[in-house]
Amino acid sequence: MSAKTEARKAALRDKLVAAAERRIAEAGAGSLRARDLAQDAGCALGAIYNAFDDLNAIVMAVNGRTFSKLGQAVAASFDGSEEPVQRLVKMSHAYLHFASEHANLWRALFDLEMTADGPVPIWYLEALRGLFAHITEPLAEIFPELSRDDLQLMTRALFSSVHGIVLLGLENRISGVPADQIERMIDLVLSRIGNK
Amino acid sequence: MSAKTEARKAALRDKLVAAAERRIAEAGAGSLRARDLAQDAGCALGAIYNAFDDLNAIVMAVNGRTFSKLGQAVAASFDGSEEPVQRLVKMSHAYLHFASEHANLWRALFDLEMTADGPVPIWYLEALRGLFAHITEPLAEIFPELSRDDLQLMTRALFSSVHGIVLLGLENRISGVPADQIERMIDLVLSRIGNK
DNA sequence: TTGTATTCGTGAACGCGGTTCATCAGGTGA
DNA sequence: TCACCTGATGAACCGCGTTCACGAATACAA
Repeated sequence: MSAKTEARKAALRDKLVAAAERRIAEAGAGSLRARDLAQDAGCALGAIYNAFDDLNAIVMAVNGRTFSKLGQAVAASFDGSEEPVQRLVKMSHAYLHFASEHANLWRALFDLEMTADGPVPIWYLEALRGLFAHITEPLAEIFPELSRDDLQLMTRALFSSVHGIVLLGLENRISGVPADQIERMIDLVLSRIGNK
Repeated sequence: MSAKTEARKAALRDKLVAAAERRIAEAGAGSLRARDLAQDAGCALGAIYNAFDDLNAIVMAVNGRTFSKLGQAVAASFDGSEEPVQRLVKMSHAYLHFASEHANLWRALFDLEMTADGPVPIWYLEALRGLFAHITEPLAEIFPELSRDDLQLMTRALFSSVHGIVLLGLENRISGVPADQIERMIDLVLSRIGNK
């Protein structure tokens, strides 16, 4: 495969991912249609399957971008000068706001994992590890007495807790709650965690 | 519509729900097939749509049964003599074990709400309210200083936290963790919550 | 440059699955 | 007994992801 062909393929990939990102953000990953994507990208239906294995792979590519933006948003939410609990609060709020502003893209991050059967891509686990690292750091300050294993467990537990609060909070058909109330829920839990 | 006809319709509904429950428990709500259900229930494909509006309605019926069983499992997990924090721990463990043992049925409870667009049925919100009531009670003992509103918020926050821990914990492609580790994560968070 | 071989793009066609509908059978009332 | 109606039936419809045979384009050797 020549370099020109390769470049064209890459360009098509980009167009497809960009179109998919727009459509997912707009209507959710569940209503992504191969024919719509082909039209958006100005290519034939079959060309999609030349650039990607299947639609799933495109969603995964979008997820990669989303995860990267999410990581940036969380990392930008603190400056390192805060008290550890305060830093957890800031990160959690950043997580909430990202999820709230990019609800469909954020949901696609977790929706897909449930349905797909293949192994999780490495970059996905790496991104998760990156998020976890941000959490572990302040936790280690708050709980110097915890073992290494318990610290890892606490990290996952805290991430999962905030994730759950955001997930159900944004899901207004289950327990829908205004955004500032969700923030308050996070604060309630984190402040209890921080009080020794 | 005669009484006999009505009875037949009800019988078909029961057979369909039973078959759907079996198939969802086995393979998840996502791989439920109308044609399979018709075969299981010994009826024609079209008969399904006489008994139910669509497949979604059948899944909702199954969810009703699941929710009821979940409520029983949680309610049976404590006897009222425990310290409040201990009661929260017992309920959370019951929640975890139910979710773990009936993973596909439990997931269907929340999967469907994300995709469906109609309003949530009343019984669903009632069931949720019932679960919340179990949580609010010990919380009121632990935090007598909280306002009524904050107590409600804390209730939802705690439920969501445990839900999140269970959700991501069971999702081994995201952060998969053995069941006893999940239990420990719940304990870590709840014990911190309980410590004033 | 020209001819050939290989690769790529194309969109019609396939298979699957939910839902509908024309048709039929079985029950109901006169 | 017969006309009527209601509920069951499954073939057909439609949308959608994915494939594939074919024709165009490109790469390469002479």
